[in-house]
Amino acid sequence: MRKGKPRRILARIVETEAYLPGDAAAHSFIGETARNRSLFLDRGHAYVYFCYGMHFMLNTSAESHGVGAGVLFRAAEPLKGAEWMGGAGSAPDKRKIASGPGRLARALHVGKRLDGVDLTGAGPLWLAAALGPTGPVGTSVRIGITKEAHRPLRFFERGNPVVSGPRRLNQ
DNA sequence: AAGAAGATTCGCT
DNA sequence: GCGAATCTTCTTA
Repeated sequence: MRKGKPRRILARIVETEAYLPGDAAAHSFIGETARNRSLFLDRGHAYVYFCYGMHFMLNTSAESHGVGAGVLFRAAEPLKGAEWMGGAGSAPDKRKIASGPGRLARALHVGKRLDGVDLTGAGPLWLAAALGPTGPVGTSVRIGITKEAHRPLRFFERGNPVVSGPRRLNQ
């Protein structure tokens, strides 16, 4: 991931959640609306959602055009330019700066303007495969939802301290 | 037109 | 550990 504004910043995603077609917990479940239309774009487009009156959440669409599905980015490990990440002043701790979906969006300066942007090509935000090797991936139920709460659709890098959530889920 | 819910975080006890 | 902060979107009248 990178952003060109003040400087290029780079982070490695270490925690995600999947929201599938026909998944009652997914915003796309009710069908396409003005708010969730980005989830119905072809895979690789940003879906930015404003939640709890104070936080943005960054997702990528994950299916073919017309099918509603997405992946929520819940935590990322700062690799480069951490000092330019949003919130770096108040939370200089690399472990916390992009840990949790709200903090991740803040760190990457994600706002409504990025909603619908293609993440796979040139642009303000770029999503690509990991540069180096990845640790073992753990699985758990998703956090903070009430519907379909039992499905194991949260994925994280085991043992990575940047991963958010209660420790009992991170084993 | 009004009300409730929501993929969270932070500060205080 | 608990509750407030804060606002957009969708549902219901």
